[in-house]
Amino acid sequence: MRVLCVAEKPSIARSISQILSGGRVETRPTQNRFIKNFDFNYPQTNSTFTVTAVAGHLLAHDFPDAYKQWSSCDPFILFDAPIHVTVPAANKTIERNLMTEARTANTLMIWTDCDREGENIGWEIISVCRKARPNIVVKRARFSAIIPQQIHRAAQHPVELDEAQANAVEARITLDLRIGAAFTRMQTLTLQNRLPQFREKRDVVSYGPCQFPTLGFVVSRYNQVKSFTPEDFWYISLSLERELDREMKKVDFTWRRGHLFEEDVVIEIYEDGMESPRARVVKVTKKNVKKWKPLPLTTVELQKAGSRLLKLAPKKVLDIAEKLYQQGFLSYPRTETDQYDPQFDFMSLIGKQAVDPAWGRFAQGLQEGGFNAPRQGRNNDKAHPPIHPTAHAGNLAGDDKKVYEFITRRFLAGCSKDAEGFETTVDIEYGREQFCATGLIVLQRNYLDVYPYDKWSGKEIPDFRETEEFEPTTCEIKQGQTTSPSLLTEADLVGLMDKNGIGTDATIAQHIQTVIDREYVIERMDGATKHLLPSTLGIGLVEGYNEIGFDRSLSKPQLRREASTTERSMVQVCQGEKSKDQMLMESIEQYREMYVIAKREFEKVISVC
DNA sequence: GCAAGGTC
Repeated sequence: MRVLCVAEKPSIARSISQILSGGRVETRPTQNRFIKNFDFNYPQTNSTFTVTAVAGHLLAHDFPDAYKQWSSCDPFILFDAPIHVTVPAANKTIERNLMTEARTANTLMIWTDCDREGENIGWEIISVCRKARPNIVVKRARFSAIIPQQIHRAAQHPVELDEAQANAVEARITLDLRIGAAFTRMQTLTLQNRLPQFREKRDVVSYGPCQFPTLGFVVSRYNQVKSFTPEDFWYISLSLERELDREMKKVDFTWRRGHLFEEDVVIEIYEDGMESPRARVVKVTKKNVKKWKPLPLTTVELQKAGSRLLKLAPKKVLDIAEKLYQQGFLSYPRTETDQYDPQFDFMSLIGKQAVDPAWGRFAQGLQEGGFNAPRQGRNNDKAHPPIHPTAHAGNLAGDDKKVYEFITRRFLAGCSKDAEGFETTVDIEYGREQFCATGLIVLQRNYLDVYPYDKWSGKEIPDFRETEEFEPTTCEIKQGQTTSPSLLTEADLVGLMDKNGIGTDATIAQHIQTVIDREYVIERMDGATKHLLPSTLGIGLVEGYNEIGFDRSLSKPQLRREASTTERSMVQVCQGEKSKDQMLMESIEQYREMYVIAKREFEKVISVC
């Protein structure tokens, strides 16, 4: 029996070959420089195995030539135009390898990632292999981590490919293509016809089901900032100077009411309090507190942190992580998982960092008993572990070094202990009003020693006894003003997109880049922080669509959520409740209606310009 | 000249 195994990417093919062969494996090159074929015997199932890989999707979807010319047809018919599925030129060598290998195999075993996209890529692999060997037996290996026990079990107990999931992805692909092409052409051509400056520039005014909600977040925050009017507020500020370690220390007490927006009410309360000029300590609470170490690192968190702490654009961070992964320094950088597998080998990875001049000592400390199992997050994509360093890299420079250092420190911090501190809260009463002050002493820095990105500073306060009374050093009414929210940062935007299911870990950064490239969004430096500001064109597009569609507007995240990732409609396809075609027809119809209205409004607005 | 998803 000869079994052909196909993984989603070369790195997985290599890993599973190593595991299944026990190291006795022969490597054959293919015509594709990235992809190797691995041959070995697998006596557990009396088979000869060949393990190879694709590089993500194998097939491309596009309109036939007759529809490719923008002037060749009304964009509206793209909702119904045929879609050709081809192997693009770049993937021909991969296709050839699969067909050659399939010709002499009895069984095809799909080893793509166990997510929805993986089921679809599996289906693409099957369609190519069947061209060479129509009656090949097809199986699917199901695994949730690249660890020996799981990989052997997957090889020995294969299941069937989940066709409903593969269909759901297929539906999303054609839906996105039709909507993207139709709306993009309509927007661009309408603008070019009416406004000469667009004719000259030949800029594309693209529409995409991920681009527009992304832009929508930027515009929405911009509007909040623009419509903000500051409000005055008043509060009572109370302080006491008291000795601590032979020095006088000022303790600021916070008013329990926070602040109020009516000055006369605050004055009234203040004057009531003045009747008794002494404050009384109601309660002194002392407790041990912890500052939690960071969670295992996902792609989205890496991008947020990279933008916030390292000042690198999310796209840049991901590109660097990808390069370091290729060089063998990092684990796979596209992962949603923030839990480590229980059998994960932390110690040997920590050991590799012990030689580093900056954090080697800390790593040694972990080896010598300081190790604590990392926290468990709530996400597991069942395909990749959290991002971690796989080898020590001593010769990096510039941004590469910054990214590697962050990932390594984050990993070591996660293997350490939470920081420990001691918190004292003093509640007092002054008149009828309550105030409180808090002090903190950091007892054990633990993970903070290797993770300078987190700050936790102690603020000591003098001793207070319950029921004691004192006369405040100052007690006065102070005035303040509410401040406007700030424009979105890239980190904010990554977070919003992630929360709303716009794009995936691997594409969120790309969508942000796209709305910037299209000049819908402008990056603006405010001091050291980069903020995102919508352009006039960006605002115009979003407001225009909001006026047409209101709650189901194209720029709002709901439509995308329903139409692709956590989407209701796709889930129905997945569960077999609806056929792919039925679901597609319903979705297309919805967009067709919006297209007609959008086009009319577009022409109306532009004729006014 | 168009989308979003996977990967190198």
